[in-house]
Amino acid sequence: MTQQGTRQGPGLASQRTAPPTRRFASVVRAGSRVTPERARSHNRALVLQELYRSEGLSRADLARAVGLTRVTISDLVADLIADGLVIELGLRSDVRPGKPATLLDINRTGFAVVALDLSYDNLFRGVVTDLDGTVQHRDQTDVTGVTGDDAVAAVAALLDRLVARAAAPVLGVGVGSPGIVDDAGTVLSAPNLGWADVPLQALLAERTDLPVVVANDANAAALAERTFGGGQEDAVLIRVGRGVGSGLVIGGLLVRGAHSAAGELGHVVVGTDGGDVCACGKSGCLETWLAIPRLQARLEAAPDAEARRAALAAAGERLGISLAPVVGALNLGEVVLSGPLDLLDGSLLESAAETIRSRTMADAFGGPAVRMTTLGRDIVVLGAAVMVLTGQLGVF
Amino acid sequence: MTQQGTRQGPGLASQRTAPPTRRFASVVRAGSRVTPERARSHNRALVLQELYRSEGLSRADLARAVGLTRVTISDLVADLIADGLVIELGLRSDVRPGKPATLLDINRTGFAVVALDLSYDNLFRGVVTDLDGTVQHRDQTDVTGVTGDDAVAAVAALLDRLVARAAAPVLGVGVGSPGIVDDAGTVLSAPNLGWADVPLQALLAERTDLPVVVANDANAAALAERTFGGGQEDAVLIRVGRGVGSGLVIGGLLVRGAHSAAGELGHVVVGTDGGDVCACGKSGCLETWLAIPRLQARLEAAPDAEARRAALAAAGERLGISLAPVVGALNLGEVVLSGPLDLLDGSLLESAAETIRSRTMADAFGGPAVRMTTLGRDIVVLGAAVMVLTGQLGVF
DNA sequence: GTTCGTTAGTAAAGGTTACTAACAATTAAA
DNA sequence: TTTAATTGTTAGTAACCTTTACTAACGAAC
Repeated sequence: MTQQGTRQGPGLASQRTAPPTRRFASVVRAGSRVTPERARSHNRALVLQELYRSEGLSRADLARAVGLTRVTISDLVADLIADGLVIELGLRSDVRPGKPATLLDINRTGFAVVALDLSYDNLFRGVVTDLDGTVQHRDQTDVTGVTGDDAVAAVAALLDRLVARAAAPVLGVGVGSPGIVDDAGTVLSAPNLGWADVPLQALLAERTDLPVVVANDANAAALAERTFGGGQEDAVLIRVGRGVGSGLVIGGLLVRGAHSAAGELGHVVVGTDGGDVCACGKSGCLETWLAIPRLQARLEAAPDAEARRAALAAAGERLGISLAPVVGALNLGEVVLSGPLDLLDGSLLESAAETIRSRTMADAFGGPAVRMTTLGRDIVVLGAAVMVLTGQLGVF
Repeated sequence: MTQQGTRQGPGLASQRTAPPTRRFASVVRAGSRVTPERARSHNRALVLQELYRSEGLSRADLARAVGLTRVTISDLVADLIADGLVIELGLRSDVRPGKPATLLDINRTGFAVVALDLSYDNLFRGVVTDLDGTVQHRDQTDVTGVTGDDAVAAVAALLDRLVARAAAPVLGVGVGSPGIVDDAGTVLSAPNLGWADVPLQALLAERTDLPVVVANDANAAALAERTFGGGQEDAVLIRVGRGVGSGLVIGGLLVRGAHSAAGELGHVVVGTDGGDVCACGKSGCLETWLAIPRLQARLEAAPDAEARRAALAAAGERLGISLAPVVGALNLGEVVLSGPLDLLDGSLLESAAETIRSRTMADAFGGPAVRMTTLGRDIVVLGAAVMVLTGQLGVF
């Protein structure tokens, strides 16, 4: 063989034998064989997703958007109509040549989702929504001093009442719970509710005979922000309340973590200059700077408005300090805060944003957007509803 | 309808109309319709992946592992054998009833991968490997003072030499480059090489007429650790050299970031007590504590062994401080270091591990494992090879 | 040595899926 | 009126995986 040195062109060695003709672009997760049936339900989910995002599409529109042929789309749509998930809206009234299209939409009020938020102080809240996330009914129950099995019973009772009030078949139940929740919906640890290894998903699924999904409240909130709040594909949601939690969305997918504990940011120590002692035993945890009770105490101790502003700014700075490495390492595009507007939305948020920018590499895009959620107090129940939609319809 | 109140059992409302019979577990990415052909290549990739991980499997073993029938597996294997990707090893010699199995394996030496590492000081390194990542040939080229187009030419020349030396058809080319690299393999920014918006992937693909993948060096290293180094599904790899970079693997997948800049941890400010001025203009960046030149300068300035140990421990502590929020937020199972063993593997690593543990919530699993990589200096080229295997075979 | 049970791999038939090709229906524009 | 464009359906085809049934090969028990 001749010496090629730095000669241009492909090396001869690679041409002695023909390389395999086919290329495999798909990266595959273990145990995920694709049968024709699975492929079909995947394509069904694609159609639903497209309809979910933009109502008023025709079968031909769907074919163009999804990439399947009109014939296949017609077949899939017929299935979906038969299942009651899709409805025909009538003919399109456009002025253009050709046969007028029949517009379709998801049957948005044809099914209901029941969603619960267990993360409030002494209160369980729940809603019934349609497939759009529009709240159709609310309910709540006081759980002051209620823990352990009694708290589980309170969840079940609230859930029963909500399911009874649903005006359409219930697609499933979503629950946002405080604490650490594993993939199977078992609450591994929720100190405030006195829960340890409570198989909430299994308990509620057996009781209601409905699909049930359980996840951490801040994680659910992150999903809600992604789906209903216009959140980016790479974002973190910080939930400030009695404690501090967070949910991370990376590449559009929720991060669960090695031990299902992703988002547990409240007990990470911030800075290198000490800080207050935390309930967890360490000093200077993010919670000691940012949790609402601590923040309110500082505000009450402040002599004047300027001191109050400084206290909020200091809390925001601490948040920024702890988020900067996360934003940098993950190259997040967005940081969203959820919690009391009067405390968070102002100098606290501004200070957090400025701190993050000054401590990370200001890339060509000017650092991440830092903002409040627009979803308000419903963010967790909406996230719980998203989990149901994702699990049952493949929509997200 | 009767009032249900807190009565047990499923609400009647949900039973008025039958819910849709089918459930859709699959969550779907936009634009990813599944045709039968795509399903087939997905299943092919599954078979390859299973063979890749554990050699010496029979068709029947594959059927059990993948979940497809023996018939389908036989058909897929016949395809793979025809393509030269799989070979028969002969009969299994076990002592057990039944017809002896014909063992299969990936044709590990039947194809070659060419991989480059552009992240060294004044040096481009490259290797030819087989499908196992076993290095079969090495080459390198000095690039002291070479930047811009000349550096691109040096890459191309090295690549040509390597391709010419490959003893089997080249499956593809992987490149680990310093700087920020986007999805298309364009190096958006690599100051040390004087590169900005260099379409390296396109340039090399056109020149060699081979599949080319380009990614950031630390990101590639993270993939190598995951595939060849026994890395966990949720881990971060820290690469310490002239600068400090990192690569994150979440749920087994590499994180790319909102602007393809995931892993840029070197210029995140650490702590709240100032620090040295960095080349980027800020003070107290992780690089000012951890980059090898800075570390060596501190060691030379140290009067005795104890002071040198303290300097290393201080650097490790800074690493731990900046990683703690990342480990906490993502619930990482593992932190892996890559770089000079004599500096990193000792009090620096121990100090980093201890700092991370003391600053995050010590969960029931005792915090993340913190260790050195076992892949040594080849980690980036191996990661580049993994990218090729992933892209061309769906193996990872 | 024969029979039985087990395992590996192949062959044929069948059902599902999505595709191409062709066509009817409908409307705007020439 | 004719032409072009668009929608949605029907009919037929190719690809895929499955079920069922088969042969081959082996160990164990009698």
